[in-house]
Amino acid sequence: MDTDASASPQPESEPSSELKSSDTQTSKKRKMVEKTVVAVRIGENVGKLKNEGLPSDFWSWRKYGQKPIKGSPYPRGYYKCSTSKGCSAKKQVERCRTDASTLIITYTSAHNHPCPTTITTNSPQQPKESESETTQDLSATSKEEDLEHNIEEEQRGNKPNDEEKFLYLQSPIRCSQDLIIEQEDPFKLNTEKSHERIDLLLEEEEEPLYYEPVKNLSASKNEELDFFDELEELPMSSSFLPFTRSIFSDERIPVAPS
DNA sequence: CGTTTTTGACCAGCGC
DNA sequence: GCGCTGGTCAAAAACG
Repeated sequence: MDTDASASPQPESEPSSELKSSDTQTSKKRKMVEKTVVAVRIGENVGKLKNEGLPSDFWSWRKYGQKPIKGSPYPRGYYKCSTSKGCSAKKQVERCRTDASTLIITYTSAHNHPCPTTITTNSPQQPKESESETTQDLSATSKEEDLEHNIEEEQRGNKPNDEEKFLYLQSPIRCSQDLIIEQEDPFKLNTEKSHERIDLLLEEEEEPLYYEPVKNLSASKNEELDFFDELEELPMSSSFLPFTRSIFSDERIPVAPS
């Protein structure tokens, strides 16, 4: 965006022309079908704990890239699941352009292995993940799936003329078979335990390279504020509470820090 | 010493 | 057809 994009003539030093990974993702570079976007509020943690948001799942993620995003002052990090060697699950973590305290986590593909820390209590996510990464698992034909699909379609269809590529949010009550969606709402958290868990989890990454340029907000479009506003108004907060709580207070979230 | 993170480069899709 | 942007790879560095 600012640097690499502006000047990257790159006369190409290596005609290596190998298809490297073309066979794996080339075809779906920008057409990733199955993806789940989750908005996670990290509140003040964002300022103190340097982290990009790890309270997302029980898998270990290995960062394999980071890029500045056009409309956002914060870079986006790309992670791959390192829990299992063959697992192709990925996730992207970025901060909300309009609110640094909100983390946008986009999950792609599914894990092809059971969760390392099987949840014994509620098991919001059953040890299934039988589907591989290429699966569209829309075949689940469950209402939830349908809903998700619906939302996704909405995202693509309603995309504001600007660049709101992400319409974070999904249905509040959704725990698809391979994804865990949690919403951390500092304002609604009533269990200290949960808070602690979050804190523990939050310990990675560094602080943003840049801070929200106020001018940007005013100069740009106020619609983002609007749209974000909606985000906060969504009912998910309350609906998520029980879910989140059960996860954070019931389990010992290991989240392999290393 | 092994694993993970960082950073630059490369490639391909998409919009104009 | 060209340029821009996003996503991934790979080498080096950092960390445990």
